[in-house]
Amino acid sequence: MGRPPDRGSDSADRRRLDHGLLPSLLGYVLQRAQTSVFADFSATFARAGEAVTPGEFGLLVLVDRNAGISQTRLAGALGIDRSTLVPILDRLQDRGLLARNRSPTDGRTHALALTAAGRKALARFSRLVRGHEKRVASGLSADETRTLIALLDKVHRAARSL
Amino acid sequence: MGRPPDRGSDSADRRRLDHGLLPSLLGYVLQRAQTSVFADFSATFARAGEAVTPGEFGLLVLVDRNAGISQTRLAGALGIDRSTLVPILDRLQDRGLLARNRSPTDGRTHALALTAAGRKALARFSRLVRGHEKRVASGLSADETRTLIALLDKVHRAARSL
DNA sequence: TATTGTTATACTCTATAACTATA
DNA sequence: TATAGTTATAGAGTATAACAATA
Repeated sequence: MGRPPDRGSDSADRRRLDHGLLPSLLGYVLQRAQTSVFADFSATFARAGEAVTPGEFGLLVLVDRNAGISQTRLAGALGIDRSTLVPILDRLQDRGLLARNRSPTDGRTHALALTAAGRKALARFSRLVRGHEKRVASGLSADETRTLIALLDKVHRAARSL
Repeated sequence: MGRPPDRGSDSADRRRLDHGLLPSLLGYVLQRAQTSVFADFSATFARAGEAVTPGEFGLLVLVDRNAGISQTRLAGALGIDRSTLVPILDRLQDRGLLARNRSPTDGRTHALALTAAGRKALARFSRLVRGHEKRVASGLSADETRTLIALLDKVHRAARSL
């Protein structure tokens, strides 16, 4: 007796799906790679007991390297609306990582900066990110990694100017 | 007179930002490339008067190639929770592109399928996607495109198994 | 008048937990 | 009991429109 060796249609139904043309589409493979890389980013930080998203990490790096930047300019660099940035900064500020200082030259703008705690946290985060990078690039040679980054940059530039 | 040729610090402040280590991080360049590719996808469809997201297109392809698939299995293939899928299918169904048919073998599951209108729409969408792909890959040679897709697939597989 | 940051509002994507119908 | 689909709910990310303070 027993089920046929090629597998019956049990409830879980583990048969491979037909993905059609999707695996040949740049947008699709891009998104798939990105999702798994972000998942490892999250797992890396969760294991270390830190709660930071890739977006928050990028924001912290930008503010660290461009102290005094305004919210509107930072939003522009991140490619989001300035109203979208407000609750994100609120959270980082509530966590004591970032300060909205008054600009000495323009009463309308905030001069963003990391706090001392923010700089210490960013150093910690950067160490975690280095390990994460090593892991996600572990399937590639150093040469392949360079090639991949260069090609992605080309795509970015080409697609941006459409 | 006029402003100094190297640009003063006017309100918009167009000086290049310092991106620190970000451009050397796989996750960052991945996300940047993906954002610009998705932007061209949206622009392509908007120009043609169609309203479809990359996610909806992928879902339609999957249902087209795997007619009769259940919601739970489709959610698994998309990497989302089955409850997340419900409003997405609602919209596609409201637009007349997709049907939730009764399964003849299991009263609990829906056998998903494209409607005739859905198949016609998908053919239209696929034509648009072909043009979109050509455009976003226009900065790369055919060889580079193949290499990029292969490397992204490697990253996906490596990162998935961490 | 124009710009900056903010708020109010809305929509999408995402998840968890609990419900219902079926198995 | 277990599974499929659904609902209720909540959080994050996104945007637009309008407002107060400042330029």
